[in-house]
Formats: sequence, structure tokens, C-alpha cells
Amino acid sequence: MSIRDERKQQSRQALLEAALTLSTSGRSFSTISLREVAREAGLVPTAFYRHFQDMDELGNDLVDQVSISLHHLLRSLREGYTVKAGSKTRLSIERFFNAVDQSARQWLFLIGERWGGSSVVRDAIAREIHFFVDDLAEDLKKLPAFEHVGATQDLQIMSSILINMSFSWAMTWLNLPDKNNPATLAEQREQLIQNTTKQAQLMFRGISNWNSEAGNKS
Amino acid sequence: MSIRDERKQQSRQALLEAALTLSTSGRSFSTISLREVAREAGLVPTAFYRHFQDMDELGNDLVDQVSISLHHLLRSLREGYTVKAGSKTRLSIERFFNAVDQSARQWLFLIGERWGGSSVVRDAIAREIHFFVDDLAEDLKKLPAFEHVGATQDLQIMSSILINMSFSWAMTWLNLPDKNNPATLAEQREQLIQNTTKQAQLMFRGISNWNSEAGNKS
DNA sequence: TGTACATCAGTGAACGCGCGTTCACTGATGTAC
DNA sequence: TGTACATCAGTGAACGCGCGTTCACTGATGTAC
Repeated sequence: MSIRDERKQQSRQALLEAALTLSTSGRSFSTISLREVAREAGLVPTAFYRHFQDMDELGNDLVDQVSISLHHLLRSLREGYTVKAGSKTRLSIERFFNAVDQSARQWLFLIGERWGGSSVVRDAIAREIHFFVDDLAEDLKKLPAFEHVGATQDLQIMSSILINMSFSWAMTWLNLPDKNNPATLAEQREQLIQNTTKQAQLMFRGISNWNSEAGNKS
Repeated sequence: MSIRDERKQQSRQALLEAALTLSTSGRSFSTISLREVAREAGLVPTAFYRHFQDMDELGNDLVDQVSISLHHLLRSLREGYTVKAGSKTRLSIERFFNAVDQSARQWLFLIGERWGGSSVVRDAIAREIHFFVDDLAEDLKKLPAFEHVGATQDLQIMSSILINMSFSWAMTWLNLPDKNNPATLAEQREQLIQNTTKQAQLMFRGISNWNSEAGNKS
């Protein structure tokens, strides 16, 4: 890549970074302006147009980039899990929250903008979440704990629950340090880890008692 | 109430309605302007200030109003459930989606703004969801299916899962009629009802195999 | 009941501001010979 | 290798627009007597 192309990519990346930071600092993607993004990236507003047609295009590309990064993260989390199968649920939850902390802005963006004010971003995220679910279902199929789940469709359903629950967990975790804390952050975190662990165990109990043929009771 | 007060309340309500409609028509609360809300309500922008100090105050009051309406709806749904205990899960899910359709704007607002761009609205919604969870936990305690769940904290956890899942279900349901539909709306709905029913059954299997003392396996 | 004054929801003009977008430009980097 | 021209990321001035907010106002409704 030529010097010129390299610098162009740097500016482009600076714009994407700026947009990600601004949309996850208490505001949302649809409330930030093109001029703000350019300013934060250290560029003049008009330079924005050398990289994106408008904020919609940047939003779409940002969803792609954030999704790739979270996809890799989830994949490595799961590989750790497969290798150490039989390890305690709590440990997996702790690993998950640790990963969430390391990619906090990405999680805040993806979950916060899932039902956000930009239809372009919403659609792009829906697409990516669909991939996440498919990919997880594919992996679950290989786990011993899921052997008894016959129907592929049932795996998809479980995968979809897990993804949705993990989004709730991540967002709750990331929103802990607000409120007029009755407890310290460490105490609140310990409490949430325990709650989340129980939620996950509840799920796995449901799964281990699953029967793909007759699932129409109660 | 005097004629003047009555008319004032009508205008106030028109502003709240306008804000609710505008923030659930593909955009979000933080992207709509005070002037738009006034326009939609049939008022001049300056009249807005006779009712609310600013959009934050309107947002806060809107969360209150929407929460009350959904609270009543959920309560009546649950009463129907308690009376007809033992009825099929699928029927409950169908009743739920029916209720969601009837209060579509309220659901879209509450779930969409839960992680939205306005911090005032986000905080107000967090508060209300906390009430929802407490209230549901209180009700679960009375159901035969939950008798064996000893710890009050465990009931809170189950309640919190159910609330979060029902939000996912509602949002998925309300977003069905988009996408480049490979199937008709009716087919997509039938599919979603089946999936959601299975998800609920999975949950209840986890619950009926729950043991409050030792929940630390797997 | 009728009159005289007070209240106050809604009006309309005006303001300064940040916005998205256009345009002609500059000067460093790339390319052809 | 050196020169002459082309490319194009980034600049800076300018535009028209909708915004939130102020202010003095109007006229229907409420209140006191």
C-alpha cells in the first residue's frame, strides 16, 4: 500500500473510532453529527466526504467492523470453553465479563444501536446478530451437553436465547458503575456474577432436560 | 377540573402522544426535536414550555405514562394466566403477542429507549423495569409451578430472565413486517410463535428442575 | 346576575447557533517518460 | 535519476436551514365583589 493509501486508511479509521467513541459516551449514533465525528478525528468536516458518502454509510461500515471484532472475541471465548469442558459455569461467566470489559465500546454500540434511531444501522446489526446465532448454533452442535438435542431448529432456538441473554448480561455489567450505589462497585459486580451464573445454570438445566420430539407440555 | 385545566391537560397529552408516535416511527426519542413534537401536537413551539421545561422532562413523564400502561397490561395478562393455570404455553404466547400488538408504540418506546440516546429516559426506564421485575417475582411466588423455588433471590433472577426474554420476543415480533420477506407475514408469525413457545418451555424446564440450595453444577 | 380585573395557555416575531453540503483551492504523493 | 504533469486527501469560506429559546402579545377563562 502506498504512503497516500496508508494515510487515507488512517483517517478513515480515525473517523470510525471517533464515531464509535462518541456514540458510546452516553449518547447514541443517531444523535452525533458528521461535524462532531470529523472534529473528534482531527479532520475538517469536508474531509469526511473523502471516506464516506454520509453518516449512514459510516454507520454501516462501523457495524461491520464492530461485528468482526466481537465475532473473534466470542469465538476465542468459546474455544476456551470447549477445551476446558466441564469447568464451572461461574468461571465462564467471569471470562465473559472480562471480555466485555475489554471491548466495552463495541458491546455498547452493538446492543445500544440494535433498536436505535438509525434504520441503516438497525438493519446492519440485525443481519450480524443473525450470523452470530447461526455460528453459535453450529458450535453448540459439537458440544457433548447438546448431543441429545436432535433438531437443528432447536439448536438455533437455544443459540438465540443465549445470544439475547448474553446481551442483557453485558449491558447490565457495563451499566453497573452508575446509580447512587448502595454498595461498592466490587460488591455490585460480585452480586451480578452470582445472578448471571444462576441464570446460565437455569438455562442449562432446561437444555439438559430437553426432548426434541415432544416439547409441547406446560 | 375547570375548562381551562381540562384543555391544558388535552394539550399536554397531545404533546406526549406526539412524542411517543414520533419516537416509534423508525426514529428514536433523542433524534426528535421540540419543534417537531409541538408541530405534531398542533401547537406552536413556544406553547411547549407551558407544559414541560424541556424534552428531558417530557421524556421522563412519557416513561412514567408508558410504564403505567404496560404495567396494567402485563398484570391483566398474568391474571388470565393464573386463572387458567395448566393451559398450554403456546396459548399464553399468543395472548402475549396479541397484547404487544395492542400497545405496539409503548413496547417499541420502552425497549428501544432502554439503551437509547437520552440519559434521563434511560435512567427512568431502568427504574421502571426494576419495578416490573419485583412485581413479577411477587406473582411467581404464588404460582404452584414455582413452589419448590425456595430463595426469594432465585425468584428475582427468574423474573428478570422472563422480563428480558419477553422484551426480546416483543421486539422481534414487532420487527417482523420488514426484511425482504422470504415468507408471508402470517408464515413468519407462525414460525416466531413456535420458536418463542419452545424458548418459554425451555425456561420452564429449567425452573421445574431448579434446586435453590445447590445451584452450582455444570 | 353583572361587571371589572387577574390569570395564563397559546401566539408570532426574532435571535444566534451548529448543522450538512457545495465549491474552488492547495500541496504532498504518485506516475510517465 | 530527474523532470513535468496528474491525482486526490485535506482545507477554508460560504450557503441556507431547522433548531432551542426569549420576549411582548392576545384573548378566552376564572375570580372577587
